[in-house]
Amino acid sequence: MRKKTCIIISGATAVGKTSYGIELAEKHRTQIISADSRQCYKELNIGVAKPTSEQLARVRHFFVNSHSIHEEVNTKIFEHYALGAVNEIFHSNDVAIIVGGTGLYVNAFSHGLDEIPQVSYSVRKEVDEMYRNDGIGWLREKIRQEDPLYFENGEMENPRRMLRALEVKLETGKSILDFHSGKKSKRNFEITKIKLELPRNTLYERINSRVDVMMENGLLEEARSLFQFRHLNALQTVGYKELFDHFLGNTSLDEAVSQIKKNTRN
RNA sequence: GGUGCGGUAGCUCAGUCGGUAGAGCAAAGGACUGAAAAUCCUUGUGUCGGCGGUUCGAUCCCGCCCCACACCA
Repeated sequence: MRKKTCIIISGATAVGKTSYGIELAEKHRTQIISADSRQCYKELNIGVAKPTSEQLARVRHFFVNSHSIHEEVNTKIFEHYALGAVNEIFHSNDVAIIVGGTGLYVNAFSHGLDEIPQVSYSVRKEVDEMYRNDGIGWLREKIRQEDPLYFENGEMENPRRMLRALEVKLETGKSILDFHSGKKSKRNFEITKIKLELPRNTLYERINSRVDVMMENGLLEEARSLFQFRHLNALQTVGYKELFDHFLGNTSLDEAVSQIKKNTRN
């Protein structure tokens, strides 16, 4: 039996990963797994630059329209999902195509994440609430007491990571750093990486016109219909959050659109 | 034409009781093992509108000029 291979396509937003991936998939007569943390949501369409319905009809895409904004999606969930999908593809193909987007997701797929027990909803909620009320000072002090290892060695200016460290410690009694083995999971398939690149100017022009086309296609209306869900993690998304800001009266529409262009560059 | 208020980093502005200046945003680079389109870190020389004057020394005080905005004619 031939060795199975995953071809991973990566590159900046708007370099052309989607269409290149489809070409490649058709050439190999195989299917695609998207590794994009936003295209998986079926409620998000115009703003996340999904493959068109025509493209989706040509090649099957896993992790596109596969989840709802009301579900929790995270790196671990993606890892399991993608490994399942790749298995399914290898059932009838020797090659699978991964089209990147979210670097951490691609990493998790290639090397795996260390197993850390699921943090319960109540712990996460408690930690979040305390942080929201009492701020980073409280977080620092709490970590100093609870997780000296992280306090000494972790990122102590980054609330997101600190929250993660704290919730893991409270849930498991172990420091998140103790879970980090530094070992990469071995996959039972080969990985080939292709990185697409374009000159910066070209890329920026493509981003600008892509955003203009999104607006012509009705991004404003789509965002308006999702406004009520703006607190969901899935809506902390470039192309939507800037328009929410506009709906709230904080920016003009023109400002919002140029913010979208700017933020898409990152 | 008169009066007022301004002209300082790519943008918005702060400041220097006279000793050549600093925030936010942008930009660039970087970190990151379950929120990653998230979060965080690092990086600031710019004729301080122009020309003169006063002064050891002017971006700051004085004079003239140019430009912008507002109001009055």
